[in-house]
Amino acid sequence: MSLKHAILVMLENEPGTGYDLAQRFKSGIGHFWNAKHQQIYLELKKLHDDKWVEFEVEAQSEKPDKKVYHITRAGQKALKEWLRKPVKPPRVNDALLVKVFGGQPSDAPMLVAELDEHITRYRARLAEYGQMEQSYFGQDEVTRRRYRLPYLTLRRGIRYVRGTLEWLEEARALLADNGIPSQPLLAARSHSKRGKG
Amino acid sequence: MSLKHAILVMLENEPGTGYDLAQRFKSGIGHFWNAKHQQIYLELKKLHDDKWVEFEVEAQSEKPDKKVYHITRAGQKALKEWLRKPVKPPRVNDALLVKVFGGQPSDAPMLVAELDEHITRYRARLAEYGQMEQSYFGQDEVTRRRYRLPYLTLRRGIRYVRGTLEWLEEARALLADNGIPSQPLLAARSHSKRGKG
DNA sequence: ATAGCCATGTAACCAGTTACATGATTGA
DNA sequence: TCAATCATGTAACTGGTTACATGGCTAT
Repeated sequence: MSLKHAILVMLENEPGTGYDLAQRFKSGIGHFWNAKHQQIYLELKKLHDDKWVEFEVEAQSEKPDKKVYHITRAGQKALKEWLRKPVKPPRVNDALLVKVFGGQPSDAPMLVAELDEHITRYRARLAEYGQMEQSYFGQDEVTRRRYRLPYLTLRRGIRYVRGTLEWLEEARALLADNGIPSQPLLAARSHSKRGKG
Repeated sequence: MSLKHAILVMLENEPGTGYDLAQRFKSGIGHFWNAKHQQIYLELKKLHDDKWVEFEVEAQSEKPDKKVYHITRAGQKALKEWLRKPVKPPRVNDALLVKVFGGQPSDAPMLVAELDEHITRYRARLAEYGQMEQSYFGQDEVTRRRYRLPYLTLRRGIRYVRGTLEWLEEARALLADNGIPSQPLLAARSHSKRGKG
């Protein structure tokens, strides 16, 4: 299990509340590790039992009291130990691939439609990552050096999304070459707001 | 949940026992959907309760009786329905990325060592996929057309592994550029057996 | 009115892993 | 002697999701 360790890494970066961590899991680290707030609160409790984190309560009126967690010495030690033992590569369970594998030729139109959705989504994500990379390059050299490792994870994201997109387009082409008039997708323009019903 | 559907897809291809499915999950479909035999037996039981599969018992002496499962009409219908409703992209929980994200500069040597292990593993896998692609191209055109969709999943694997390797090498280079004399990995020669302890 | 932000959590459930159990046959 | 292959399964556990619960504040 490494949600524990993902949380430790985040708290090492900067102390925070459970809510706060949940937000952070929606960006940055969230691109390669997912967690919902319910699970985070449970893990924080376990981490506290292990004495790997502590918290201070910040009283608030009108809202539940904040618990601002920070990593302990013991937590840092545990993190270091975890870093030195190899992890196994993540298992992938990708339902889309199951569909493609199992689809009949007659399912092609359906699959093409679904691939298009994924293409749109991944194009948006690639644009987003591109932005992030630009803003990294906007930093001075010292800062860039400092954030070298997190930057590498962004590179991973970019490569992954790019590769995924290339495959989706390849798959689409091959499937559409079935008799479906190849109606090309709109170029990634993003931000086209649709009005509410 | 789609282990159910992954199993249906496999049984649609060809009937088989639980054991048999477990083997198939180690190759082909197994590269994008993982399952152990324990889970497979449970799902088969559920699928049977749903009447999506049936089985015939083949008595064997000296071994437990075989249950050869096949998909039912109802199962095929359920599969078709599943195909037509979009799946969400798989969540990734990649511990290696957490390490890279959270590592300190001083952890670089450790990380480089671990990256090297992954590089070796992925190179072997890329070679393996390359073989599979070659043997696909060795087929006549009719067969190739027939296995077009499964072939696409192989393409996915190739692209994924290639992209992963490129990133691993990029990451290695950037981390090793810390003061570590860059001792290059052996080229992917594979099959170098090491004698047992 | 409705949804979203902040901030915490519990409970029920679904999905997946690890360990345990049986037992003959074949090969290193 | 040890491990692997064939063939089934149960039990305990860990990991993760969905639904439910509270409650004021702000923006549409």
